[in-house]
Amino acid sequence: MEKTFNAAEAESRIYDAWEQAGAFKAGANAKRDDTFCIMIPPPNVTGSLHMGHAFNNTLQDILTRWHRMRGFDTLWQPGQDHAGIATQMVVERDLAKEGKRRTDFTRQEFLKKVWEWKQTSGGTIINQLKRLGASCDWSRNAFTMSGAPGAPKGEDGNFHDAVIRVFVDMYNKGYIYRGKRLVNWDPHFETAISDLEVEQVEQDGKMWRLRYPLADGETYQHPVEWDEDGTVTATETRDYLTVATTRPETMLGDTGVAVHPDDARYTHLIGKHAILPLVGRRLRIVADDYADPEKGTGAVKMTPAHDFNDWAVGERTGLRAINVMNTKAAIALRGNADFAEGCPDDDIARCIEALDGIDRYEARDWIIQTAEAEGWLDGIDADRHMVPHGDRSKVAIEPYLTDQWFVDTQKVVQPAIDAVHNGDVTIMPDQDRKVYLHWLENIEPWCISRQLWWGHQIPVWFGPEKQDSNGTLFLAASSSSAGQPKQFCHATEAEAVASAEAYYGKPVRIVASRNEAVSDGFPMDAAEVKIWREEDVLDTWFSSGLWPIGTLGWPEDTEALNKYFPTDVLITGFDIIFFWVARMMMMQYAVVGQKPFHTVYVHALVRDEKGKKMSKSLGNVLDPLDLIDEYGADAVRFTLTAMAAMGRDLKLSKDRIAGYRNFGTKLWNAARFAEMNGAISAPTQYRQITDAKQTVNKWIIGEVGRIREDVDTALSAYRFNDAANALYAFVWGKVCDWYVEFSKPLLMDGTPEEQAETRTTMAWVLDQCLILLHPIMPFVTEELWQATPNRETMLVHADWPEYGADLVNPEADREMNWVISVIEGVRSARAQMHVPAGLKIPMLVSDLDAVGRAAWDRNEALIMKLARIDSLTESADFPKGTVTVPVEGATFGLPLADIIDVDEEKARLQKALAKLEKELSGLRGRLNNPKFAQSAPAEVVEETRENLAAREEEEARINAALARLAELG
RNA sequence: GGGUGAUUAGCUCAGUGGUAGAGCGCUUCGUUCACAUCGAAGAUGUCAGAAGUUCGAAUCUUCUAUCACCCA
Repeated sequence: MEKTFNAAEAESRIYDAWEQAGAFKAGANAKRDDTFCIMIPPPNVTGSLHMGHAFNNTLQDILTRWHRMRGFDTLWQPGQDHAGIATQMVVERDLAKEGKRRTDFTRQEFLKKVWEWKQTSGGTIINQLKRLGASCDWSRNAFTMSGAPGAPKGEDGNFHDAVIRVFVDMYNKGYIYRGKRLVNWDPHFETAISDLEVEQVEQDGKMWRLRYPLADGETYQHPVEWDEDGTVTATETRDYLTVATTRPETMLGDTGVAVHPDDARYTHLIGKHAILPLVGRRLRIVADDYADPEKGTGAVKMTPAHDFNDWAVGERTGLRAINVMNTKAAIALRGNADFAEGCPDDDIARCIEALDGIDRYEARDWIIQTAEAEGWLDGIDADRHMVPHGDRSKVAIEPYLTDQWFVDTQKVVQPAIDAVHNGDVTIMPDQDRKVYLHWLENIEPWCISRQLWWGHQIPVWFGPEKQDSNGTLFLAASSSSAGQPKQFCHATEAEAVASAEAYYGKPVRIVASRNEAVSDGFPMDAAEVKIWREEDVLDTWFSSGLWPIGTLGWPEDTEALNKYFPTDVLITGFDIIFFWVARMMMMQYAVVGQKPFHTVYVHALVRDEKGKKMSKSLGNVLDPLDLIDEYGADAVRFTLTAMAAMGRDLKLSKDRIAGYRNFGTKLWNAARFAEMNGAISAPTQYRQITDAKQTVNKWIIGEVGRIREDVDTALSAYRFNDAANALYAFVWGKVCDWYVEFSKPLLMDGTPEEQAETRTTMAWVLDQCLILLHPIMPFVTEELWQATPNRETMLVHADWPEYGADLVNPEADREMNWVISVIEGVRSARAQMHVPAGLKIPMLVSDLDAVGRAAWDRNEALIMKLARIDSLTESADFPKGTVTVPVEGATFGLPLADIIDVDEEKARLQKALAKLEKELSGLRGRLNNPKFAQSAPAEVVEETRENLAAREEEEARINAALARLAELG
């Protein structure tokens, strides 16, 4: 064997071997009926592996490998989502390099290019996950756009089918509706986005105060002076209202001014009007609690079509909504009937001349300059405020009035809440459970339509409504807020046509667009009715929301669906609790009436070592692939696992990773030692628990039993860090530090029987280490496993052990702990007395009791070797210059007359005594308190008594040693 | 403004009522035949502060301070 594990060379070789053997396929190594299924949180098809993925998938892989080794019928389902905006963005960026735009192509042509991109670049993250060691069943790799029209060969699958059927199902159940609502509009991508895709960004801005003249000669008294109590002492008469705004350009769409109903300054104005400068529109003054008398003048301009709060006020008070922008957030006034209505022609003409087609921010500048020139700019204040931005485009979001599709979340939310309350679904840690519930209990409608080309086109066809008993066909203007066209929602075009023909009672023809359909109206004598399909696509998260059923083959009644659904555990980041977890819960219950999984493990963020979020702009990103190159996948995985304390962010440093790389090397070298001593190649049939006679072997077998239980307990509770830390302490601290050392005298100088027993035990112990470590460190453990000839299976399919603490032999346990304490005591005394490390010295012992004597006799060779002692002599009186080592049941002495410094030895003993006294006073204090004995559990009291007795014995031994020193002066 | 969490060794963090822990770093010693990606020994704590509950509090309760994140 080499001196270290060559991760770079071995990892791909081992991974390929696993794949070739079909080791990760659903059901591989299944030995029982229980199933275990994890759905990967699908990464974006545009994505590449970052630390968050590495963390997330390491935890999933641990659970998957653990269950597979335990014989569960296991499926880790991989896949990617189609990432509507992100993918379209990537492809458009490529086109831009050739000086082309999306709109230079037809929708079909563009989609062909997207698929081409997907086929060449979309598999990046799959290969990266393989480098991490992820044991997904890649033969089942899913994609949220698979099966969509236009998908090229090799993109098999029926996910599209599932998405469409879920939409139709939810539509038919009344959970989905279309409506003209204010939505978050991204002017860059020219699509609606959901409120979750909006980021609030704090920005320095301005607050402009504008004067809106009162109509019809109205005035009010505006306070200008106050006394110390705040009582108004002077007012002035004003014939205008001052309103403040951070977005002056929206004034073009103002339709009212709101004041608080109790604001005495304005009550007489309610129902009266102000005149909108520039436009000349009459603005109704309305009363609404939204207007805060304390803020500014207490009067607020109302733009229902361009502000969410104003929209709500408009709904309550009946204000018109006037859209004054186009989809690029430029001002759109020409031909805008809503805008012109009721306004003087001159004003309208001037606005169109100056502002039509102008970007919103240029329009703002022009309006402010004009206001200043014309005297209706009251003032400008600096203001820092939140501005909504698109999380992809990074441009300011525009509240925008359009027709969109919504999931009526109120109707589907309850089962998702109940399931968590009643324990059907566990979300851990608890803080994330609270976040989940809080969000669902205050759920808002979910806007699911996107004005994109890449995505699942909504399966709804529109046509005119039958108006009256005569069957007159009527279609409301698309800009009108009243009335929707007739909708035919079906999974296929044929069904939609059939349904429409039944409705109209005449043949139906599908045309490309609404414009084509309405070109010559809907004459009663027409031979056919023209219908057209909704152009919008569905939010990517809508398709991700049905990931559990969609990947398993629903709506078909597949074997996989029957076997693995509901799935078991979902492991995901806290950042997509709303985006994904909550929506999966709602949708699975809405569509199939079952929970998607029984447990959700939410993990935190991976940060840099200073606790900063990793970001490209800060340049503090650690690339998991670089780390794997440098330290190996096992080290990266172990690090993430050891740091995965629930609910806490991980601060990742390279030192830590190097430390766990060293751990792998340690394990490697223990195996190398075993190989050199004939323990690795011990015949397979002997690699089992030996009927050990040697205390050392009995002891380590018991320790293996303990660690197996600890690891299973930890993993069962999703305490990944406990599992990793326990294994680290066991393998390094117990096996390598002690057992390997203890074995040396037996392997090198033992009888043939002792040698054989120890070889077999060591082989077994190392096998158990490999098995238990494999879920966390799959590569190095598999490599070591296969270093043994004639294995029946690869380690990935080895049986997970079921023994436990029943393997512990209490006598052996006690004895080895005693041996360790003797060795540590001697080593410590030697080091502090500056005895040269290599020097072998004699040792004395007094007060050796029967148990101690038996323990010594059985373990003399290894104590003498490890403590570097060359003889033991019983001696009631230690000679002058003896260093004392007190242990339970004996006092050992190192006669070091030539070397010892009496003062130093005295200081050493006194320090030990001081520490002991502190513990003793605590123990005595507790036992002397009568309430302790009364209230504390009996075993605690007993434990305390025993502890006190042991400490008192040690105290006596140290005091005796000090007395001897004192005699010597 | 609302919510959720955090504060323990120089650093990063475990630790859900019973003797304060780990890794890294640091100090001293050591190239003895698994491993210097190593071994041995060692130093380091008002468990943020205050009050309370309890025989007993890092742990439970309340308040204060500071920090972080999420939602408005």
